[in-house]
Amino acid sequence: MCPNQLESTQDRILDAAEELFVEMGYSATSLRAIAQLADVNIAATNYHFGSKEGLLAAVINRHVEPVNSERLIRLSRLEDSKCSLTLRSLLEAFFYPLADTLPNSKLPAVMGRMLSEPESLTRPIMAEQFGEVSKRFQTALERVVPGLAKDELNWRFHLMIGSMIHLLKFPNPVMNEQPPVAFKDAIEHLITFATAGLSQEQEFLND
Amino acid sequence: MCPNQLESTQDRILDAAEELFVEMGYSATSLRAIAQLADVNIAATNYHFGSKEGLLAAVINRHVEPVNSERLIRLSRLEDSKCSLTLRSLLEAFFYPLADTLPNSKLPAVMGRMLSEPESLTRPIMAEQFGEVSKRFQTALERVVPGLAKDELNWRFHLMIGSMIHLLKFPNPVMNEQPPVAFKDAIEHLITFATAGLSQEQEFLND
DNA sequence: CATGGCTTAAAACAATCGTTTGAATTATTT
DNA sequence: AAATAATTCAAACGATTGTTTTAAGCCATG
Repeated sequence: MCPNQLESTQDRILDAAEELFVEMGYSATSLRAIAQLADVNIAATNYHFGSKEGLLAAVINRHVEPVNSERLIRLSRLEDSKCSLTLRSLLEAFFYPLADTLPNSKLPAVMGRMLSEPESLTRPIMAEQFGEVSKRFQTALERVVPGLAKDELNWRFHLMIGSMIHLLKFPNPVMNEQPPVAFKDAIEHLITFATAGLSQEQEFLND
Repeated sequence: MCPNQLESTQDRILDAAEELFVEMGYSATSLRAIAQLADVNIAATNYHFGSKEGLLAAVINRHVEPVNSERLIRLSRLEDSKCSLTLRSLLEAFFYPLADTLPNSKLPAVMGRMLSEPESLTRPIMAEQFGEVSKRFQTALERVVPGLAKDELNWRFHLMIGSMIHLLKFPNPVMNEQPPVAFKDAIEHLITFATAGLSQEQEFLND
């Protein structure tokens, strides 16, 4: 299959593409730059992925698919369990799959950049899978924060997703310690932050 | 100056540029498309802004400058006041300037998209101004959430910025009511959410 | 009216874009 | 080993990119 290369042509293209997509964005990355970095012919990308957009979809799905699958698995496990559902356990089921990859995984950077591209590009690719995940988790959330109006819950879920995307793009607080923190730790902070935001009483706080 | 046009050439270019940047992103937008939408010659953009990157900087600064100025003004006013500083008043000083523009302002969409472009593009433009704002507000925050370790505060500020950027890009919770909500209302939800997240006790919650 | 500085115009610059072609090569199957 | 399929290759396709050039137009002050 791949005699003197460790990876198949398709995988080398995917690796090169995601590296350049993360660094420069989708539109600013040329297929020639990808081919050069992957050490393949220019025509190889169109041969294997049909088009540049097809390559983008492949780059996205390689990461998104396993994450969303794992999310649904954990959610089902929680719902089937006899233990009472808690907000924190729900958020763990939602966020931990992001960190359950190899420690040096490119997943956070890739997903963060992809979720920051113009919606016209990535929305059709993402929506298909994330639609179900989002709906099932929001439904489950309604049960663990019963005092909250449905509208209010939508807002807070929305804001939580924003924190998540930002954390994917920048796993460290800006202008902070240089040695990159383990992404798992970053996720812990996100869960703490979101738990507080989501469980906040509806009639609030002047302080 | 501008005989039969309501706006000057530069303003028409800026308007067209920000509209297309928001819709397609910076790299996917061509200067020719901008010139056509603005009804100006192709050479006009380079004449007035030097380069495509110069145009990008102008688009960004037109919105960012007044917002950050207003933030610092409000913060100083708070600090000079005899009343005790509260977390909520600080966050209001930080977020309200985003909504204190004309109700149909493009500011949220423009800033949201710009803050989502690859850092290599926008970072040098943004950093200059936002560095001071970020530092001064974080310092002030330390005083109103005294129980929090500085590291922890950095994390939560970081996550709050993520929610803000996401809200700028999508002022409505996704798959929600179609008639776009006033951005001012969205900001209120952000403040509530962030207040809870920031004031959360350090030793927390299993629920 | 004439002068000079600012602005706009049409046209072309070299470079790069995504994609396609058709032959050469490699791998798999008969 | 022969035949078929799958992959890689160099080369070129037409279209579009940001930018520059050079000349024409404008509008003020002398």
